[in-house]
Amino acid sequence: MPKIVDKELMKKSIINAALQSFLKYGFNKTTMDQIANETNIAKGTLYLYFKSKDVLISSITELHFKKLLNDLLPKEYCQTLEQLLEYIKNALLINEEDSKFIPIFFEAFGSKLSSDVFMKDYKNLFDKIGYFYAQNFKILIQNNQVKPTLNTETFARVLVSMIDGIILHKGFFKIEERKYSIMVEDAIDVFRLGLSKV
Amino acid sequence: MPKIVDKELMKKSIINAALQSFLKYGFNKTTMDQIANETNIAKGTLYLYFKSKDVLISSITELHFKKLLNDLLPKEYCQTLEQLLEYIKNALLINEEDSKFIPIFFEAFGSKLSSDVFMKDYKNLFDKIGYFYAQNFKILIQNNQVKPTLNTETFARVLVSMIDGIILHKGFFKIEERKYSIMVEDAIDVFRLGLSKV
Amino acid sequence: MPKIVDKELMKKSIINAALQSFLKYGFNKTTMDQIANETNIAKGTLYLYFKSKDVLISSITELHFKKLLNDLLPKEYCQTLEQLLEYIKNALLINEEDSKFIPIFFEAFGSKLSSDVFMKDYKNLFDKIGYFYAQNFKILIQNNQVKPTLNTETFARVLVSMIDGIILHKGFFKIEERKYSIMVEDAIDVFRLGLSKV
Amino acid sequence: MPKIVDKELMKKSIINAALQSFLKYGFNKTTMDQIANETNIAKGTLYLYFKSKDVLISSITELHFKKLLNDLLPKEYCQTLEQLLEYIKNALLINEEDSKFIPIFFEAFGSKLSSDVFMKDYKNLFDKIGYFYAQNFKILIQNNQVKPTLNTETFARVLVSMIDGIILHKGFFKIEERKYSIMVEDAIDVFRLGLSKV
DNA sequence: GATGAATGAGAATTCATTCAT
DNA sequence: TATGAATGAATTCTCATTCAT
Repeated sequence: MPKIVDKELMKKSIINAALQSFLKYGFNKTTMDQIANETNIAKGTLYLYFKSKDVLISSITELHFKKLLNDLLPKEYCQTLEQLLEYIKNALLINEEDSKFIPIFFEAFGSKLSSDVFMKDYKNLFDKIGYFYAQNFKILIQNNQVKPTLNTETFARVLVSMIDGIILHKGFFKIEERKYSIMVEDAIDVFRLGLSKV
Repeated sequence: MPKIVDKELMKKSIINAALQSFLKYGFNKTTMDQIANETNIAKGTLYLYFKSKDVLISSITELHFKKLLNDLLPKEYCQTLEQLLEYIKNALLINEEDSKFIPIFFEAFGSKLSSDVFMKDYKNLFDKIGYFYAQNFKILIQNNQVKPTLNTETFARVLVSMIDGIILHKGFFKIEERKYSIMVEDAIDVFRLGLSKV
Repeated sequence: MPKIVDKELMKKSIINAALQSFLKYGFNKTTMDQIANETNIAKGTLYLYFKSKDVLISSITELHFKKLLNDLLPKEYCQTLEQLLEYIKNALLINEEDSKFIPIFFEAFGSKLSSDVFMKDYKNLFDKIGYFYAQNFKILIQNNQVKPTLNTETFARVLVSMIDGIILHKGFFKIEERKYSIMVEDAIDVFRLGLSKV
Repeated sequence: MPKIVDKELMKKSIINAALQSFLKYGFNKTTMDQIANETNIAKGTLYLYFKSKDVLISSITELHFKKLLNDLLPKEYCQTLEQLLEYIKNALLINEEDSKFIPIFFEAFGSKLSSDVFMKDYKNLFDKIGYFYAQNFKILIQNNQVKPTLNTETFARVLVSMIDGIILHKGFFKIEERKYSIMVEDAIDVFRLGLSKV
């Protein structure tokens, strides 16, 4: 009988160690040796769990994007504008941890971003979120919650960009918590006024 | 007698060649060899103009941020909300080209982003823009153009993030021109309603 | 109580799997993992039967050379030239399978061929065959079957080289069966004429 | 002006150093580091001249096969049997140096030998030589030098295999010069008798 | 005996930078 | 100034072998 190992746990340990190193030194500056050391395993073992550095960063990315999708996408359509705004607000507030990952993502995939194959995945992610918001806006119009003149589709897409921009700036520029929460309130206020009927 | 060379012109050629390669292959995948070839000079010559790859990307970055600052920052304070909105709109429409540079920036500096010394420069850039908008909002409040309850400083900062997010998504996800211009209109509308007095 | 296993059978399974992989991917490209997988045993088990990859290939080689020796070496001295030629002919025709092993042998032992200790084994093999033929030639001379001027020893050795060359080319270059059998006839004819008394 | 270097000379130095190491330690055991050291250049420089270890061994192989072709292929058709035999004899005697390369070739390309693309090159080489001999045999038949019943094509091909076998055994088994030269004579004698009219 | 997870020495290759001409 | 050959540190990935269970 071989050593009994919780493979998922090991993967998590590695991902954790890798993430810490990536955050500290950047993706390119972090070597597989470092990650192995940080995880307290041999380099060969590392490759047992992730076939390459690419696979490793891709796995981490996938996890983060899943989480992002989960955070940005309400489970069901909101019936009132306030509900939706509340949801957006939470999305904006939640992501301390995740927002720090964004620069790593760009560093790792920067050179592939132009590759359509690759980018499509992420375009789809935001399009999906945009689509959801667009549908929700239609419902909110029916519910008399939002001005009927709204271009549901395009506004939803621009809203997603704005949200992403805010999260991104937070991650990059380490905006302090206090100031950031007011910024979020301000953003929500503008969205409310911009969307409300009359 | 030294050869007579327009140093600045040469630098521009190099920057241009480098930028094209960075856009095409990413920062890390682009080698100094490639850049030299593309510029039609020898590798040694390249190093006469830019002491290192780091210096080169930093120079390019500086240029781009200067341009960005120029695009996003009105020359003088706007006296009406509509003027300001017009300005923002133009900023959003102008920057097709520049937005493509952002991933390169992230890729190149990703590993240094944690370095506060480094990041401060870029944080400052956006803070500066934010500061300008904040001041302008104060003027617009005085001019009775904007609701007096606005948190000028924080809103200015979040506005900058949103603008950046929109530009970025355009650059990344190649949103089609038609759709994008409507998105811009939508964004402006929301800003207008969100800022207007009652 | 230990599991009851037919050790020899297991060894044969492993050798078989290894050989298939070696033939398909070459010796160096074939990993111990692959061999274990192909044999449907765990890698650790593989090492219970063969202490190392070297031991494994050596075992296989030994088997093949034994077989080769068997094929090339008549059981007893031939009393007529025709008998000997018949024997050579059969040797040339039999060895389709074995000739494919030769490149593997070279690939595996290439780096050790200079080691005299190692090479001696295989040199001896051919010398042994050569020696047998030499002895047989002496008998055939006595029997008035072969011209008495023959340098029995050297000719025997060159004959072995030629036979080996023919087998080898067949294995390597996949000479078609039809053509090959004529080639064999041609070779035998030349040997006959070259050896016959006047 | 950069350093002035005779590139071809450098390539030759590298090939020489590589060949020495390959002969001494085998292809796989020889590292690019070793070759660089042996050539007294840095590893990076080595890669300036040969893009990979594969390219290096391929270049060496090509050189050797060219030489082999040159050695085995008469410049023009021989008009008498003795001329042809003389030619074959020389081919067999020349190749002290080259024959040592054969095991290296097998070690390096062993795993690709089954690949039809690869093997075709070498099959063609020997087929070419075979074709030449076949044509020459036809001429020799017309010239009344060789028995007219000879299967020119198949015999030519088997002759090539035999020659290759002899050269190969010499390279592998380090047959001593004295003995080898007698073996060559023996082989030539057999060929003469086997081919001669009556 | 059997398993397969863990190990880590090694190897090939890259590329920013230097430097002799 | 300009050149491009030379450098060698650094990095990813492989795989035979070991070993805890």
